[in-house]
Amino acid sequence: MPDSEYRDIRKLDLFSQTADEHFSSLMRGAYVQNFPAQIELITEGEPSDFLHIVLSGSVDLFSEWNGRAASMATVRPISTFILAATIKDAPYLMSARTLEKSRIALIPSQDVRAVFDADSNFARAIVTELAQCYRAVIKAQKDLKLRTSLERLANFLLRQQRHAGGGAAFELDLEKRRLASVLGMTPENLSRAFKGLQPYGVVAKGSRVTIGDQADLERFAKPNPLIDDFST
Amino acid sequence: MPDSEYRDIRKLDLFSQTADEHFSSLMRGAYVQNFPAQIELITEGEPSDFLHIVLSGSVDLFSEWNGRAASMATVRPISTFILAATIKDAPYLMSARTLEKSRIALIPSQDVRAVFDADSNFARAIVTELAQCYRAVIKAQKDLKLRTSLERLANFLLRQQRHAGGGAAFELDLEKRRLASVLGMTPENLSRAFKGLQPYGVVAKGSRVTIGDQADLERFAKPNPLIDDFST
DNA sequence: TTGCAAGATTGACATTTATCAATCTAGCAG
DNA sequence: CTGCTAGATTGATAAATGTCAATCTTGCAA
Repeated sequence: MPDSEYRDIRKLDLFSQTADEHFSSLMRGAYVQNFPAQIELITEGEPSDFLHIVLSGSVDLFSEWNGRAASMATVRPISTFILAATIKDAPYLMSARTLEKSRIALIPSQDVRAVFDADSNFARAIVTELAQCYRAVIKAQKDLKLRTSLERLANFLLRQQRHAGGGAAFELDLEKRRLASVLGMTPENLSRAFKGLQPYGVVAKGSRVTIGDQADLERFAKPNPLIDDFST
Repeated sequence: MPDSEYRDIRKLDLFSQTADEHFSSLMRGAYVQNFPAQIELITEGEPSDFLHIVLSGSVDLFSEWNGRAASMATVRPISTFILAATIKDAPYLMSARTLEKSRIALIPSQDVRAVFDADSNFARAIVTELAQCYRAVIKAQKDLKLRTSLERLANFLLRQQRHAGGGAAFELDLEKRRLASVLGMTPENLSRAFKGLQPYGVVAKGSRVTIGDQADLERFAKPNPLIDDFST
């Protein structure tokens, strides 16, 4: 593994307090691989053999049931995924596929559990990470259960805007079909939802979105930190 | 605190491996209180001052936004809730109210975080608990995003049946209006959903449900351990 | 036992969302 | 530059879900 990647992983909250010895032992067993776009990295139901870390590119976590599929989340560098399954030694609940050419580090789950038992700093870091993930899913669930699709889109746009720096115009960083699935609707309805936000000053041209009247959109969307603030 | 309750809490997975000294210190700062039904124990957005443990009775975790409300989960004895907020020292994401007369233990969050730092067995137990909670929410989200309301009800009934011992007839252990909210629908639609399951042999008389043709209902519901099995 | 009140159900209707088929559009390979 | 193709959009329609008002139960208190 190149030194720069080693250092990048080392800097993750999850590993920053881990003893050198334990971190090295994790990295010794790990391997890093480049994947092309649209490769299924893991399949739900399979045993969780590896903790995955996205070093570059991006990964879609999704799930299928009875012929239907839904995107659950997007993982971007540098962060891990499938931590809970690794810790519990339980089957993956979600599948993962690369959205683009991606570089992924794989750490054998066994090693993660061993270091988890040996290094209490690492164990504590995992708690923090899991608590964060848990709260993120709760927020997503509130978004789904308390809001209409139009409201979900409006709040998504406000979050995306903030993430992009806060300017009135910004780019959507995912395909609309996948955005639709993330928001729990069909691509057709997403198109209509964009139209439904025009009265609030939202203009979408391809993947470029412009928010004409910030205050008006916020008045409609009613963003709430207990749903929309991913940092707490 | 009565000895029997002390021992019950001690037996929780969360505390069973904790050093005596640390467990006692947690219990010294804790207090136990009886609450009548329909009391709001915590309100979302407030700082997480206490880790709560339901000793008897039951508690509804719910959330509100823009005048709408949704039940997120029910907590039954003996288990904890709001663990993630306590660990992260972050605001509650959900409110909690007693569904019936309930006995609740309250442990100051500060103490939990202190013991978490001092006792790595406790920290490990928290990881396991959080991973479990995380996976439970992911399953709930898959249920919501991949299934229609009729399918959610059918699978809920199969889970409830199994939980009640597996017999063809069993009791719903919650009000229908709350079941509706848990399943993400209105009470009116829940009524219609019960009717919609009649062709599969489901009969509901008050809170008593009978499954006439098990195989037929399962053929429709297509239960899946990656969504419906709460133990993994 | 009676009557009340809260929850449950029903019907009528409105709204939202999904589905299907038909374009449209933008990016890219040749 | 042209044509192709995947994704996006649109329109028409169907299905699912929500809303509102009116009943119907049922458990409980007087």
